[in-house]
Amino acid sequence: MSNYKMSIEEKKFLEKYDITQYECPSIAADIAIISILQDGESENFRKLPKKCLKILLIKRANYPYKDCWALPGGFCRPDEDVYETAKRELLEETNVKNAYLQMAGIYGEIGRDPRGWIISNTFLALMDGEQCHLRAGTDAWEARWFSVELEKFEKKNELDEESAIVETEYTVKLCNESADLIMVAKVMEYKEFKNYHETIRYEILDSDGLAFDHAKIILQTLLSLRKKVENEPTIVFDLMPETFTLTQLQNAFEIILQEKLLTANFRRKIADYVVETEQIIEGAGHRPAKLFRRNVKTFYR
Amino acid sequence: MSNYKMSIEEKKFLEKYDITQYECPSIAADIAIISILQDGESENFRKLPKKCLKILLIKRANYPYKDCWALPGGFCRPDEDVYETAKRELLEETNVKNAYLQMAGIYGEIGRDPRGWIISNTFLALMDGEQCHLRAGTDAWEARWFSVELEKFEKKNELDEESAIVETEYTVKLCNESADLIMVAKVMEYKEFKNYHETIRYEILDSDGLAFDHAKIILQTLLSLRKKVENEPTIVFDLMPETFTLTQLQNAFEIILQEKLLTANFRRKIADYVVETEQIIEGAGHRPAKLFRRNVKTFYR
DNA sequence: AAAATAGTGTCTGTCAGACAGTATATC
DNA sequence: GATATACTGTCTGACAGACACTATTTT
Repeated sequence: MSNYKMSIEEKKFLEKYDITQYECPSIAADIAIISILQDGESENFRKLPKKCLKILLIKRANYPYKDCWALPGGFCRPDEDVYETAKRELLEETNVKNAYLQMAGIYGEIGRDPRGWIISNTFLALMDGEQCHLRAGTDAWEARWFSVELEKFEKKNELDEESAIVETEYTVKLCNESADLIMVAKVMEYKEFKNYHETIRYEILDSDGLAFDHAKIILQTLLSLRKKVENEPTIVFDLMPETFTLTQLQNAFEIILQEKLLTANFRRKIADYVVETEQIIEGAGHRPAKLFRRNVKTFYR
Repeated sequence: MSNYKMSIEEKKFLEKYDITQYECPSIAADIAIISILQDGESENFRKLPKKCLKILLIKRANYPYKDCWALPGGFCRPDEDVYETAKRELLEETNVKNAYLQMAGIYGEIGRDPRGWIISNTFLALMDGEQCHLRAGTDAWEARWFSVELEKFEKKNELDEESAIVETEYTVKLCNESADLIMVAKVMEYKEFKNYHETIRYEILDSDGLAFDHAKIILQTLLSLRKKVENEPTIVFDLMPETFTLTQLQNAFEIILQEKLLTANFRRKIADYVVETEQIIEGAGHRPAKLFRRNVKTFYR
């Protein structure tokens, strides 16, 4: 681009070129903002607070899907990159400047938004939930953290010699902090192997109180989060504060991967990524834990 | 979506809603179509043909970037999903119905297209190059396979205690089959670690004969291809024909990962994914190889 | 026989998983 | 001392890397 020179002919072409003659869609950036936060009060002073995966949702004040819950997001303006839109929205909603923010998917199915042709570019954001200061609620504005859990039920597995369809029913359980609002969405996954190639398709069975196709987006983004953590474990640190105990870090991994890890093995695995600090967690009814921080040098090769 | 009922009030809102009041971008789907093909003739009857990574490029017949080479692609129509656009374009260009086709990135930088606000959703396609029948060339149409090679040069590595920038200069070498057209593009990668989060940015230094920001797109897509293969090795099979020798398969891995693999280890690793056939490759000046096919059952868990 | 590729057996060191055991705060 | 968590040492088996060796075809 930098060393591209236009001819006079090309300039003339561009002057005549009328881009408005083509029909075009509005572009939205919707963000799955994920963090790990305490889930209710600890029932016992001795026990550590129970944490779980949280996602930020916003109650829609306007049609369509008025009063439904949706991913935070907004429309892309002509003077910004979609990535900038996402960054701006993230800042507006959470007041957090620094977070993991990566593209996750494109949702452009026709009819997905009753207002017309609107394509959603979705993002995954990971942040330390404690850093987040939600925009205050008003009559027209309400943002809440929802705990989120996935359940999986593999339904069928038909196959002949060279092809197969694997149907999986996913249940996405969302629950707000006061536990008075619970949404249970159901989404089917169709994984098809045919002609030596794989295709995946998702279909919403039940959106419950979720707006648009956001049940699908939430599911797919959470599944991609797990894969990302398996392939690039360091992104879990994006969910952590500046200092943390190793148990907290292990919990974060366990919550995302949905499996118990053995402490000794876990610590060996992440040893290079952390540095011990002088500090110690105090006040718990048990042996206090050392606080660690990231060993930044190991985060790039 | 399925069980969403509209109120009368909502219907009224939607009737009044005028989406055309907002400025909106055109959406393009551009595809990096990758395959592995023979590179020139074998110089010796005994030796196996040398294969290399190829990418399909199209010579632009119109402004802007007339006579430059670009990724195949096209605009998204109001009646289709972006994914369908990509699929349609792929079929039009190559006449291949079955290929690996996955979203790769979004490019929406302002000024990336002199015609106006055009956002490109990019895709990665992997196919058996032998299956591909390129649309015939005309005065206004030319599509060619280009061999593609990456070179990497890590320039700096500045860092203080908690932050760092890693600057890497990438050279993308593209060469057509008759070796009379060589393009050498240069793209910088800026990997920044700051405030405990990583951000990556790319900047084109020299596009050579490539249109738009396609040098950047090609680089990023190739880098993501390598990562994908490391995390999910089975996608390499999408580049293979129905039957293949294990040496051909190993070559495919070596070409993508840019490293020599040890045969014995490689074969152990992929043993579960393949099944021996009765067939044998004949006519080479050396011991003939058995032909294998995919063991489809192992491609899903 | 020479050339070139096809294909196998085995040693070794590393590392993940499992588990047992020790340490240390608060109440 | 009871409770609950913090933290470490070591055994085991799986597996990736390295390398040597054998096999088989055509010219």
